[in-house]
Amino acid sequence: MEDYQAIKLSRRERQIMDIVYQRERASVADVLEDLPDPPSYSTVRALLRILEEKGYLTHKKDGKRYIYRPTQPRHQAGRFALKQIFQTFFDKSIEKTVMTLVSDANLSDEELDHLSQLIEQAKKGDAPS
Amino acid sequence: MEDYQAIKLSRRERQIMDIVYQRERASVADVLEDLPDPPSYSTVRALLRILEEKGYLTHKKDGKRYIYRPTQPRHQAGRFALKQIFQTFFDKSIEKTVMTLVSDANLSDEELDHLSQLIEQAKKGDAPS
DNA sequence: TTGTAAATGCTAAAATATTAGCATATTATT
DNA sequence: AATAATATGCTAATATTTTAGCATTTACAA
Repeated sequence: MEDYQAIKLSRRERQIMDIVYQRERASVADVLEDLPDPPSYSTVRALLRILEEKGYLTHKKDGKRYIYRPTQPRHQAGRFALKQIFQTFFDKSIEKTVMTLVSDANLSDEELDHLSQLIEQAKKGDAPS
Repeated sequence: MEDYQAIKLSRRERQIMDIVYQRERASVADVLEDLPDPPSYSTVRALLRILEEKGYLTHKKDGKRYIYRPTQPRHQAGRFALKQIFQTFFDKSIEKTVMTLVSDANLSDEELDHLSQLIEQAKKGDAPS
């Protein structure tokens, strides 16, 4: 199991991975557009190449330009990232993490209903720990 | 509002901030103990000093050694970190984020009840978006 | 109070990350 | 088919991060 946030990524590499995950796929220009304190086009290309070498991204050609995508599926990467968060900030408690999310979110009634249903399912379905 | 994960932190700086947040407070030896690919004691001290210069940590003396703590409260830093996560991986949807957490968590019945209560409160209390 | 163990202060070397420039290739247009 | 616009390939300089060493201080114990 590979975590893309792997402790190994440098600052720019992280920024770029976040952008690509957010967009699902991105050209050099896309990434450049979203980068804070944007460097040159060349620079972005170099970083993308490095991330591809390291195995975090792949690209395919679209016309004359490259489109990059993460190798690890978004949902999986998200789960790893969440794990990291609740371990670091919420005493490893998923419950506390959810509490914080729900408290801060100001969710709509509809969304809250969805969550209620999900929780009911969890109560019935899975074996409780 | 300052995000400690600020895009500005280097790789080691991030690792150290995570450790200090997880422990709430930490000595040099504590940090060294938790660091992957641990460098020398000197190195850790240097990083801690830098993080303090940048304003992310403070220290106080405890006997002859320094104890470091984050300047930004843990809960607040956690909220920022969560925001970053659901923006990047869950289409900016808190609902999707919570769904993932709850689905993966295998929570106990007791924990699920807590969450149900929280959601009920949210339904009544706050103005829905 | 003197010695010792264990901490910090400061500085500089080494490694890595970040950056950009120039050459070349590709696509679309006239 | 020639040209222009817009990509990528490759390389090297610069900046930052990461590292560790040596000097000094501090706390405690003999």
